[in-house]
Amino acid sequence: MVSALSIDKQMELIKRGAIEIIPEDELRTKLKKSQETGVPLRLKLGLDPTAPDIHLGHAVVLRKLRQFQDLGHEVIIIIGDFTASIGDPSGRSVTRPLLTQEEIEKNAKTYAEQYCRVLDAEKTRVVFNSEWLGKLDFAGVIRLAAKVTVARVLERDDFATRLSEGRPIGLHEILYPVCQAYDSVALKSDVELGGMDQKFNILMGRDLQREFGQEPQIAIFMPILVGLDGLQKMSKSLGNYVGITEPAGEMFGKLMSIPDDVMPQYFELCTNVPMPEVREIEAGMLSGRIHPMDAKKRLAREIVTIYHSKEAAQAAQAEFEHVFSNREIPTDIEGVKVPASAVKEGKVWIVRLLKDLAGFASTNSEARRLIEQGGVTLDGEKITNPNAELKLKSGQVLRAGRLKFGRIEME
RNA sequence: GGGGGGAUUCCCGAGUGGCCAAAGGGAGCAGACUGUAAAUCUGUUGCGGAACGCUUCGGUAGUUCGAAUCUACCUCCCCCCA
Repeated sequence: MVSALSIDKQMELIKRGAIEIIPEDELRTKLKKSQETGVPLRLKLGLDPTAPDIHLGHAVVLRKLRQFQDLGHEVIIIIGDFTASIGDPSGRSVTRPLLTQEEIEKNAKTYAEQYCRVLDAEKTRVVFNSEWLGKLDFAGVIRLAAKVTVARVLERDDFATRLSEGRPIGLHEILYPVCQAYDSVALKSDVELGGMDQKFNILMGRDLQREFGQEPQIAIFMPILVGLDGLQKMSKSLGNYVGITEPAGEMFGKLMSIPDDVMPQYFELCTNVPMPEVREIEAGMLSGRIHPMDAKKRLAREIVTIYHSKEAAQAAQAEFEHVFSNREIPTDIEGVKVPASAVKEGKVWIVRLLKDLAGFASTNSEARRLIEQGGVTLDGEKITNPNAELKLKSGQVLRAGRLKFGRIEME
């Protein structure tokens, strides 16, 4: 059911967080037409079939898609199994591992489990682009290639750079954007979303659609979310990410660790807090009316609520305050099983306890270091001697550093 | 095809025969401070039940009392010329 909300209101929602909409007036027209005819728009999103672990950065685009779904539109996710086998133009130094069809399908399934947390499964369809790209024969490829001029492809920034620097450009790489553009033709998509790095490919889709006599798609570009470090983009490999399937407590804690100045960005891109309110929080922090920590707690709560629940968010906050603000022991701590075999003459060597039994250190040296630096306590009492042999009792709380807690369980 | 330069601990990078488990920085970890963080300061960062010993400097084989450092071969990377 396509939303009856006024087009102005819809546009306002859609524009939130978006860097650029090309062209904006065409989007209005499409929305209007959709509203009049009751035919939902088709949104397209291309994904790599590499091992997926969706984080808040990916969610920025997914959440935008979700907005469209809430307005009654339809989302098609394209798993780029075919294009992945060709190789991305930017993958010059790193050879992309070729995935088997089996792996691709497995990854696609994992995706599905994750994006369901953001998207409306009822209004989401998943397709593989080998479905149509794999069917093209050589003549078909040539005919397709004929629709695009070399000059047009070479406009693309990274190609232009490489050409001028004398670095090679494979012929197949020139075809890559054409493949992606053809996806739009095959699906007759109305809107394609992506990051700014996708600008060329998405706009190419418009050209190709026009060539095929279709109404060109609208391009919506979303910003890249900055990671928890506040400097680099959020990515799994940099370790500065929050996965959307992470436990509430984990999420809350990670979000509390972002630098103050990225809060407005997170509010805008990762929460549903209305923009006027976001501006107000921002102004409040500047004038000192609102404490940055309170704002951050609000932010963390909002985000946890989206992926878990309001209750979980509140519990996560309470736990956070308990552990960090009040410096108390977490309510839920893992047990550290101490088997009888580890006990000698009624005692356990502290290094052994940390490394083998609790897993708080991966080597003896690391365990010793922790002890020598005063990071280890048992029931609040600091242990400073790495050679200490301890008499343990069930229920005692072992702590290593700021975050690692364990409750002793004698067996 | 020809010529030149590289490969060092998590990363970058110093080290050109013993004083090297290897400077310095980044990052991590621990402690202090704090508003969770950031910033700052201090310590720490191969392994081992550890004032001693063991294993590291692309790989292999040598030279030497002694090698990250010298030699030979191999592997990989980068640059220039064609």
